[in-house]
Amino acid sequence: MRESKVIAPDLLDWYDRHARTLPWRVPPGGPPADPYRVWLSEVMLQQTTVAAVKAYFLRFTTLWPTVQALAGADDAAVMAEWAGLGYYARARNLLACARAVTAMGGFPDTRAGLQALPGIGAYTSAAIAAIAFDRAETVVDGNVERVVSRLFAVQTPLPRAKPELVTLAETLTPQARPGDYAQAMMDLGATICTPRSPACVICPLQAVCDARAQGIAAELPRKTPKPAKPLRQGSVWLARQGGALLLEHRPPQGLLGGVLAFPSAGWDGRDLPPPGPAAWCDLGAVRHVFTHFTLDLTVLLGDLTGNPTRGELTPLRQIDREALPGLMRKVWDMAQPALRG
DNA sequence: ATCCGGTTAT
DNA sequence: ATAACCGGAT
Repeated sequence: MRESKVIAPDLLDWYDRHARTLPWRVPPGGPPADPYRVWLSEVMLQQTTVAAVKAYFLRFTTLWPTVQALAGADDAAVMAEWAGLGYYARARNLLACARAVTAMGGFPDTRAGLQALPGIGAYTSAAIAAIAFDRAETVVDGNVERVVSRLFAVQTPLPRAKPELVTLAETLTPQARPGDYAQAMMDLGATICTPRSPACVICPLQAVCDARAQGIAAELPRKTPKPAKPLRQGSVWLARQGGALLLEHRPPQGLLGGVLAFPSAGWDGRDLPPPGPAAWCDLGAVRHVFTHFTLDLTVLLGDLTGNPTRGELTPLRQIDREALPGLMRKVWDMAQPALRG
C-alpha cells in the first residue's frame, strides 16, 4: 500500500496564479466553459499541440459558434477547415458527434454518456465531464501520466503502468473544483513537469514528489523500449509475358503465409533467384512496416525471355488489387505507370 | 532523426 | 492486443 497524498489545494493555488490563457478556457474559479467549446478543443487537442490548435479553434468557432451550427455544416467544408491538423478520422467523428448531440438536444453531462459519442474515448469523456460539467472525474492524458508517475516514483514502464497510474490519479482528484484541478494537472505537465527537463525547483508539488526526492524526476515515466525495428531489404519481381504478370501463393506458414504475391526474395529468410530470365528494370522501392521490422522492397519489372521458374502467369486485367496484401498493393500501385506506358 | 500522443478498427 | 492515423517539437 502506497502512502496517500493530498495535492489539490497546492495545485489549485498554483493554477489560480499561473493558469494558461487559452481561447477555449474560462478563468479559474468561475463558472464552467461551454461544453461545445470544451469538446471541440479537446478533440482538436488529441495528439496535437496547443500551439497548432489555437488558430483552428478560432476559425471553427467563428464559422460554427454552436454544436447545432456545426451539425448543419457540409462534410466537405469541415474537412477543408480541418486540413493540416492531421488525424482526419477526428474530423469525421467530429461531425458525426455534432449531429448526434444535436439530435439528442445537447451534450450528455456524464462521462458514460459522453463516451458513447463518436470520437470521445476515456480521456475526452473525463475531460468534458470535469471541465464543462464540474464532475469529479479523473482526467488522464500524457501530461497526467507523467506527473503521477513522478509524484509516486512509479518504476513500472509504460504502457504497462497505465492502469496503476489511473488508480493513483484517482486518489488525487478532489470533489471541489474538479474541472480546474484537471486543467491544472495538464498545465503543470505542460509547463513545469515537462518530459525532458522538469522545472522541479519551481514546482508547487516539489515537497510531496517522490521522484524529486529521489532525484529521478527526469527519468520518469519509464517506457518499454519499442523493439527497435531493423530495416530489411529485398527484391520483388514483376515478371511480364504478353499481358500477364507472374503471381504466386506464398508458403502457407510464416510471414504473409498463403497469400497471393508477386515473387520476391531476400527479406523473408528465402534467398531465391529471379523467377525467370529477363532484363530487369528498377522501378524504385516500396517501404512497408511489419510488426518486427521495416522492409524496403526494390520493385523490378522485366519481360520474360524464357519460361518462368515459379508462380503462375495471370492476365493483368484479372489481377485484383484487393486480393493482395498491403505490401503487394504498394508494389502494384508503384508499377501502374510503367505497366501502362 | 527521433519522440510524442487519444481513438478506432482490426 | 495492436496497428493505423498525422503533424509538430526537440
